Amino acid sequence: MVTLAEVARHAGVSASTVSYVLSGKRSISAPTRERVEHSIKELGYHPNAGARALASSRSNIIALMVPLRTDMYVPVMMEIAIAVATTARSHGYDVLLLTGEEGPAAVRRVTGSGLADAMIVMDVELEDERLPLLHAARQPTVLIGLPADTVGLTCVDLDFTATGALCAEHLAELGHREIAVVGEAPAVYERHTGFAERTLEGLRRRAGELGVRLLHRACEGSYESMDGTLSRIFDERPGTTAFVVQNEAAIDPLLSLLRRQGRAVPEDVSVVAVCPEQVATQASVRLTSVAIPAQEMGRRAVELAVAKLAGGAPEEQVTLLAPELTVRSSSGRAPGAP
Amino acid sequence: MVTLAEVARHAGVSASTVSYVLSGKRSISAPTRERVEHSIKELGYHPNAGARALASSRSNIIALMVPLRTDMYVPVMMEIAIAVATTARSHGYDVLLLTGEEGPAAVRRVTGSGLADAMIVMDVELEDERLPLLHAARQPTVLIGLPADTVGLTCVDLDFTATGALCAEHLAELGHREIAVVGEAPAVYERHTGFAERTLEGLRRRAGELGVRLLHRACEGSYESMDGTLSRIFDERPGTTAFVVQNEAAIDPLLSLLRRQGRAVPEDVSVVAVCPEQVATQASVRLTSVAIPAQEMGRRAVELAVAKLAGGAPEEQVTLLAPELTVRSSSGRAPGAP
DNA sequence: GCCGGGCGTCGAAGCGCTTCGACGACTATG
DNA sequence: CATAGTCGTCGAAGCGCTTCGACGCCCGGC
Repeated sequence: MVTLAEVARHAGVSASTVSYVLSGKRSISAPTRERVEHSIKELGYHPNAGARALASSRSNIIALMVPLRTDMYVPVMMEIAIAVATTARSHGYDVLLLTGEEGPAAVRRVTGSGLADAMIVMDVELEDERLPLLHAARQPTVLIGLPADTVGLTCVDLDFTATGALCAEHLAELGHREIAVVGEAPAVYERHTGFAERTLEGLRRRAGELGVRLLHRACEGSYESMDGTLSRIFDERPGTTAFVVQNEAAIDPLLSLLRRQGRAVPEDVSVVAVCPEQVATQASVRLTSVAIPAQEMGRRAVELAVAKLAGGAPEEQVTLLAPELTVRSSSGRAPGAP
Repeated sequence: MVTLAEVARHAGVSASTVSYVLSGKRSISAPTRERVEHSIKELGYHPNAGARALASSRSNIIALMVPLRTDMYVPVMMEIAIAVATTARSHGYDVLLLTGEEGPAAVRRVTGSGLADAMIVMDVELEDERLPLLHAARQPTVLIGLPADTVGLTCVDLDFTATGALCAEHLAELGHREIAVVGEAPAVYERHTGFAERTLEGLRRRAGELGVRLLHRACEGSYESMDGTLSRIFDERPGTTAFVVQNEAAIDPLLSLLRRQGRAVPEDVSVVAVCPEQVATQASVRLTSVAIPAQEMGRRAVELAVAKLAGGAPEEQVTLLAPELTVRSSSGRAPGAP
């Protein structure tokens, strides 16, 4: 274990000089710097993280809280997590992975121990029990997702309301008058994770404005559940000609079951999905979809956190990413439409 | 920021006493302990992670290196990552998330800086470039996956060779004589990640022993690719009556395309998958499958790492988890079989 | 009644780094 | 030519914790 002192001795300078070479916080003459850098390389020196954290009260670590559940939108989460890790590294930070399991206790532990300099919290619920603690902590925090009350918080999320509206518009333009929304699993609504509700709200409002009828049904991501949901939808609204799906796991079952029922996509029914690009392009039909910009969300979250750490960011800031609808092969003019 | 010294003053004891109360490394009388614990609670004290790491040269952090690619077996990885995080917490460790992006440099950085006490590496390639560094590091390391040479390494993995053999046996018993293997994407084989090859090897060997013909084709997880693969398989071996799939993303396309071609599962063709339980039970047909025990792998990896840290584990230890085949509704007797 | 040995507690010495003030050696300025 | 300012470097003081040796104290044994 090479220490800074050994590097200093090897280079014939004092410890503080080595430190300043490393941090660049004071000017160092070129020859000295080179000598020090050479010694560092030659000895294979790596600063000790603990000592550095203790002395500077900065750990250069960003904590990321991911939900414990592995049953939902996993690819999205993973993509966010990886984007967070990658972006954090590019800013000189490492990422500490916390699971929701510990709940608020994890927040307390991390902020209390100085383990991390900032915190990124995923899967925020509308009335999240971690919020009060996050408020109290002097640690910069960024939420991915939107709680009910965003006062004093920094949040990043896809603008799901606009997403819903966008889907409604697209389908209305194509002449559809009866749209069915296949939502997330009931559990998602029960947890009040916000995004599902917001999509629905956007859909409802815009559909209302455009005179389109909307039917919403929650749905698990299995074939059985999709089968039931589908029957109920067509029983209740036989004139349904379009679907909006927000549950990744439900997409394949939906397409598959529609096909089995002899309903062609997009000739008989149109389908618009809210899902990651990859899912949309790899489904059995190339799906018209609004992408969930997971990478972008992760990246933004880190950048906001870093900005807050540098003191250059406003206290409160809600970043809603504008949705983009990509037309592919699953949506077309409504059957009876002109 | 409450410090240990303040707790000590508040409780009327010395700092070392508080430290010993916290660590339990020396006996403390009950009244003193209670007084200290009470002060800790009252002041809301949390030990500073950096100071602790510096003084004890233990960070209580386990580093987890996950592959950067988000294109493959993502749910499995996520499940492993979460199991690692959860298990680590239950042993008093936090988890640092590293992406493969930095490659060997990340290993050097983490081991050099004392950021983590141990390291868990996922997605190990047969001739992984990180291996020499991991060997050199005095940090305990556990690999999830099997490199070509395991000398001196601790590894955890599903026994994919046995998995392949198990699939072959199951299908042979049902009377199938021609089996097609739908493998991972070509990129997986190019990276030499081992597990795909090992499954194939197990399949080949056992199939050979049982007199069953085997055809292997790599396949991307898309419908187009699956479509092509399927045609080529039936062109080459029209008598194929069974499939083994190891690519999660290929499962839905496979089932869907078979159905479209009018081949019933399991009446005309049987399908056996190697995938997480959840995928097997949520597909359009409940799949006979060998589960990938992601949680178990994550848990084991952490436990091995912790054991190594405690000094109670052998240097070299390869843990191969025995595969279990669960018969569901996608496999049945071969059409012509007695 | 005296001595050896636990047991419980304390003081002090670091762990390796950052950072602040100080200080010598220059350069620019009037 | 004296003086103020700048630049590059150093020394020392911690950051908050762990841990080792030391030191009373009280107990039991003879």
